[in-house]
Amino acid sequence: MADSMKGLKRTHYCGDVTETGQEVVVGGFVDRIRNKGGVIFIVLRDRTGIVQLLFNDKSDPEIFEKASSCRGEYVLMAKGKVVERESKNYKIKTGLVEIFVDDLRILAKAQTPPFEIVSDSNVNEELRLKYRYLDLRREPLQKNIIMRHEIAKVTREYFYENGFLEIETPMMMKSTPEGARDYLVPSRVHQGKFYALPQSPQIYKQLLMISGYDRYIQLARCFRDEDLRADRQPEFTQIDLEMSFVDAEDIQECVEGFVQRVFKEVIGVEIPTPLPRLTFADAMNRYGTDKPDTRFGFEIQDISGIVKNTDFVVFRNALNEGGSVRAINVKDGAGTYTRKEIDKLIEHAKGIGAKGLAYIRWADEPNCSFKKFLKDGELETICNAVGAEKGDLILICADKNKTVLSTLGAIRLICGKRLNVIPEDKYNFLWITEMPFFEYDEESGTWVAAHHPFTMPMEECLEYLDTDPANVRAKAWDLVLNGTELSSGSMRITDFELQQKMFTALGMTDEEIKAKFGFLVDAYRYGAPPHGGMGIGLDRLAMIMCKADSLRDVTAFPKVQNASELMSECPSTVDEENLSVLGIKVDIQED
RNA sequence: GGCCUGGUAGUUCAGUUGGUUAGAACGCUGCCCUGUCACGGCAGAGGUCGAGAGUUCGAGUCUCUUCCAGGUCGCCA
Repeated sequence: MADSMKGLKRTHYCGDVTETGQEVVVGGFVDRIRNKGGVIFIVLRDRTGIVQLLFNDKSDPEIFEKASSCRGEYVLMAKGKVVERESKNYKIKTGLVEIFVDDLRILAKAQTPPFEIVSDSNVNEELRLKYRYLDLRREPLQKNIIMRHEIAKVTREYFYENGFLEIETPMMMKSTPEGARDYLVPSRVHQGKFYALPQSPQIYKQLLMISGYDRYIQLARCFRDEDLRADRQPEFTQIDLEMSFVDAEDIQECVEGFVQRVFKEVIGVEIPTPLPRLTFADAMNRYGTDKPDTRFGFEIQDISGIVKNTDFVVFRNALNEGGSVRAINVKDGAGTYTRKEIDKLIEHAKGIGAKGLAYIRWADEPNCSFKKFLKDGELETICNAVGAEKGDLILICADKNKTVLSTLGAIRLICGKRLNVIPEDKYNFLWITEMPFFEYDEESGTWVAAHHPFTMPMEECLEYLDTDPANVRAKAWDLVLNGTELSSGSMRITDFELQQKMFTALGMTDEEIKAKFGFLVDAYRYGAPPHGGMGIGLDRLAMIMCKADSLRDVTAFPKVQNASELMSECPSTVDEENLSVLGIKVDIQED
């Protein structure tokens, strides 16, 4: 039987015990035991830190005996006097004192954990996720979870102070088949019908503007049934906001104030505003991505004009087919990469869809993979054009524009990481503006909405709506931080006629519109103030502020790549009785 | 669904060309130690080498299949 804590009331957290002379009661987990034979030191840990408990066999043999029976991770409560240590430990906050214990309770014994509960653990993540509740005892994870709380707290304070109302929107809503796959919830009352979990509260927050709530904020859970990435979980939290009687710049200004505040208050970093801006087109051309990491160089350069007369058939073909030849000049010693390292980069490029990469490796002399196709002086011309010097590696991709840009964008990032040239303490925010309104869908051969269908096009692009979809840009923008898409926002269409026109441009029939968004379209007939908003990824923000590599490190109970949870082993099967109440029969298709 | 990386004591790893009884460190158990602090010393327990099949006189090591985890592309309006 474990001891009871009767008669004891905690007075201090472990990390706060620093003053000598006082009587304290602390509780926590046994972090470490150092038994010297006649004296025992037990290090006790809670979420604030650690403190040393002292037991002496001369002073109270019964307590000493109990202390010597303790093992790692036992849950203890101890009462005693805070005394100065004989030999001090200046490395920890409570290292100058210790608690001379006169009442010890073992509140719970503990099995030996499957891995050590220490700060610098490099245990296999699979095992840590299976025993997530133990992993969460570790200091780095506790720090992240607590910082995430701080971020949420400052978020609420900022938006509340700026007149935003926090309003909850439904978790069970109508499924809208566009975009990401929905998580579905079967209805018992309406057999054969389903609710969907929200991918975002988009529609509801727009309705709230129509209802006149003017400024809305919610820390909203969102769900998307798509494959995971390090920065993508199937359920995540969005700082969701919407504002009326504003234009894009007003919303951006408000969000700039927010990031400034949260970085200052939570990690003490000053973010200068206004934040830099880049159009989508420029971002693609310079970085090959709509979420560029601007903390380092190696920008993409178009050398189509320079190489158009070479005899290298790969370049010629790409240009003849309407593509381009572009290069990145990788500095910081990449010119000394071995053939093997370059081959690995080329393999990676092939994985993305490129046919390959040409390169000029300049260790001592420029060494060019396509030298035999070059006439005198052409190599120098290329080197000069991309600003190459000794020690550089020039990687060249020739293909369709889309392939060239996405390939070089990805390779740029790999090189930056491998060469360790990305400064860790820098926070480069960037607005990506003038996002394209339509995207070309290769599969169906049609133009589809790049955003939800209520996104406002830029006024000056309206004339191209029917004639040149590629040229239509949206009043939509992203906020990027260090190469991670943090947030996405847009102005919404409030004009009924324009909305009809957009639906038509997207090839939607009246019946489709009515079935999918009938209630929303109707709502806009009753008067809607101009409005727009954003959704800011709280998890991603926390990930970057905690300097974590994965959302799993800032999420208490995350899912793994196949969207299951290793601890509880969900999702799981449901017995037939429960299914039959819902009118559901499982019919698994074997491949 | 494609590509890449990984899986050997509880944990982190080593394991040569395929060759005797698969090792180390940490952790764990017991004993010793009155000032440790990543305490120290002595002794000990602990392995279906992810699983299955194949090649071989012989497989942790080679081949195939499969499972699990991670990264990435597709996907994510």
